Amino acid sequence: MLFAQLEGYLNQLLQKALAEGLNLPESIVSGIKPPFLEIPKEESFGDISTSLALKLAQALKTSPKETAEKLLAYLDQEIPNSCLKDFIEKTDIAGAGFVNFHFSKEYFYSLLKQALINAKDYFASKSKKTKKVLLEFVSANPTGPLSVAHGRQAAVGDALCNVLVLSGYEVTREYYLNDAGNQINILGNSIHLRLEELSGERIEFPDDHYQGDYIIALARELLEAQQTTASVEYCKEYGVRRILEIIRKELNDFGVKFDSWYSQKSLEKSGKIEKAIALLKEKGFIYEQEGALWFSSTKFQDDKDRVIVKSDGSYTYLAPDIAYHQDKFKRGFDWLINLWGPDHHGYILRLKAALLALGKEKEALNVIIVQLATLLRAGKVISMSTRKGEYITLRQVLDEVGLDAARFFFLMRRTDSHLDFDLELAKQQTQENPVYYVQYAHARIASILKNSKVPPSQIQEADLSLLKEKEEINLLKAISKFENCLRVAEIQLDPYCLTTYLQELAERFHRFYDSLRVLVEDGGVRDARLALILGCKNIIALGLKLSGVSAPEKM
RNA sequence: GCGCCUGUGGCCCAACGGAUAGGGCAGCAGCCUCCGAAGCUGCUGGUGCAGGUUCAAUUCCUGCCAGGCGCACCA
Repeated sequence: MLFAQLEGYLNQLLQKALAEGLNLPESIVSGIKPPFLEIPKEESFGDISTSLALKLAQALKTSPKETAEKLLAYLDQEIPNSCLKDFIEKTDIAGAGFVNFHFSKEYFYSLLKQALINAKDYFASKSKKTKKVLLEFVSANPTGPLSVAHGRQAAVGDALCNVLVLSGYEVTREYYLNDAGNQINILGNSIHLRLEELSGERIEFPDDHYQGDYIIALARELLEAQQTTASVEYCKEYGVRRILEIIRKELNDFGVKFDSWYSQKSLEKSGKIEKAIALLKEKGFIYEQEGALWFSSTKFQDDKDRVIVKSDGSYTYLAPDIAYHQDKFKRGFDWLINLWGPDHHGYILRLKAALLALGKEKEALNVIIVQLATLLRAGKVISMSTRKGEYITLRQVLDEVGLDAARFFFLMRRTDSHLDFDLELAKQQTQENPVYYVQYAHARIASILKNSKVPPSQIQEADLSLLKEKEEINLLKAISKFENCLRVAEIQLDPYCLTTYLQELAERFHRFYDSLRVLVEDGGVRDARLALILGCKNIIALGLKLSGVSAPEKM
């Protein structure tokens, strides 16, 4: 039985206790709100716990302990007659009036059995979801190499997709390609000017153009290809194509693969933007003022109305974006998740407003703001500006700290929280980086399994009931918590908890390793322990894989 | 001025509104004739300030202080 199922049954039981078991007045019951169950942080308090008695205390005007005792009596009567009987070994009251449930060893053995065979398929098959998810992330403009901020978005987005897939969703990873519009025009101009410069002309390079050396490099490529007289238009297309190649390569080296690249240019050609605006107009959310078309987003909680078509007839960013998101729904996705940088946060409300205006549910779109990863060198902030060409690229970070450390590091803070990344520190502390702690556990286990020379088939058949020592049980419990970690990531739409979980699991393993020998003479105990560490290894490998980090057999 | 994020030991960070606020680094003291010491064990030390809601606040609300980021008919 999965943790989620066990929790579900317990929840039902508590609901029943509320409704009939405790003989409570309706007025009190309706005032008590879920969640009823929580996972205690202290393990002596059991594996799952309810504070229902505390919640009831005031309304009932009795001591929480008294209520807890009544509840306990009810549960002790019901549990032996329910499907929970084999999985809950003990219930007790602790603290101010918590009722704690202790799972049976059999429960943990059964979970280990699953981890031994194929944890991945097990989870996926048990929790098939019907929603089709479109997760859009990175979507950096093809006007320069990827920055560190994009790196964080890529790491978070990819891991989140992995988590959602494992949770049973059908997920598509999409990159919105801004291959049209003002910034692209500036890119074209920038390259063109540099080309003229290389050809010996005196030029004036405007401040709002892209200053980076890569622009000069692109111009030089054109020069070497005898394209000295290339038009601005040609420079533009060439620049977008080449920079996109660089971005794809970088993402690929970073371990992130997109299923779909959605071109803004093709969107503009399709006529979908005009259709979207027409539809909004038809619904009465568009008006004209000062020569521009405005979308009345204030009807949906925005602070002010937004221009959608400028007075010169061109679109603001909002216009194609509305059409783009409408198209996401039309393509059959029913849950949209966008990862955006913090500079877009003010933009969420107006996009949601537009989708509401088009008749969509507001829950159908989740925008996650990925806070900046501030790069430091020896404690000093490196200021970055794409325009000025002053920045450290994702590529440079990758080269300096390595793929595994970079991917893991980007996930180590809550996504909506700032992340400081000191390059010097990251380099110096490579040995102490938590990723190595986790990988080391994996490699250590691999080494023991190899030394044991016990065939996998024999390990699968091991008698798990021989696992009784405290450290063994603790490791079993840590393994069993993987499912909850996944669930938290799914609910919070944030994969960062994977990194904390993996560190916890690795710690439990290292402790187990130090107190008990795996390769003992007693073959039964040996095989049971081999099964335990194999299960642990599988979960570590799965967790690392979800995070985009490798799980080495040797280090 | 408005919005978002963040204030937790010397430093970096955890804690669905719950029980004795956890871990890492640095410091000190220990553990390899034994499956990998990139590991383990022990010690020292903390919720920015002031209110409020609650049986219970690091968590939620209000105000203040401090830091970061963003506020276009740019994308």
